[in-house]
Amino acid sequence: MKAKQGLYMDLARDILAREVRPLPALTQLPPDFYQRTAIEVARDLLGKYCLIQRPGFPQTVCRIVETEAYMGVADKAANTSGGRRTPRTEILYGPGGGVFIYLTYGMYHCLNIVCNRPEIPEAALIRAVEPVQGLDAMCLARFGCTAVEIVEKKGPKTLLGLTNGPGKLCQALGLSRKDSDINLFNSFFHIAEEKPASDFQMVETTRIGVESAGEDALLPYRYYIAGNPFVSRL
DNA sequence: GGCCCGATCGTCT
DNA sequence: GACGATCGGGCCA
Repeated sequence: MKAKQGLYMDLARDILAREVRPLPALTQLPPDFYQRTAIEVARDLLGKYCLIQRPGFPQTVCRIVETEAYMGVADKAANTSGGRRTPRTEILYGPGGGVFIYLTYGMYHCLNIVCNRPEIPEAALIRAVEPVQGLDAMCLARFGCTAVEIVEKKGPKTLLGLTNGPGKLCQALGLSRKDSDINLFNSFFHIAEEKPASDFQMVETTRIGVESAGEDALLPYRYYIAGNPFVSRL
């Protein structure tokens, strides 16, 4: 028990220390990165960086550590299953690089990147990220206090809960369905890669929370960085 | 206009 | 591990 608390404290210290480390050199991903199947995009988004630059606010940066693929019309777990098409899901039918954010369970939001070509409504769900820069801004949005304060009040493990789930990361990044319909090339939200890319092992497994999709719940469309502490579930 | 349900999370046991 | 919160959207009448 005590050893575990120590591990969490070490992790918390590492997360806090990121603030003072320089950012790696980042290059924005081009549109054609997203003009591929959601499976390819979801896998390749692991290790990439989300950058949020709202006018008048400091930049927030985090690294993607867990994703899922939603394969459009044929996928019973997808919002567009069976070709469903409504004003809400219209952006999914647009070109790759769009941003689709929807309200789930009446309380939380899920961030999706539109994939593939127009009329093929595939998407990559971003399920977990790790904070890289702007930690206090994220903590303020999610917990209402600074990182140091939340560690003091609730313990170091709470800091892992900052962005280790789809609803949590939207809250930390201040994203909601009001931001749906933007795209990655003309808005405050970008995704970039680090060169040279960092090395990691990928785990491929079944998606979360899609039991009602029957057989499609068994598809191996969830991907995460092995051993990363911000992955939502093992 | 009404009804049902969810790509989740936090709290409690 | 179990459960309740909470509400917009999709679908049917």
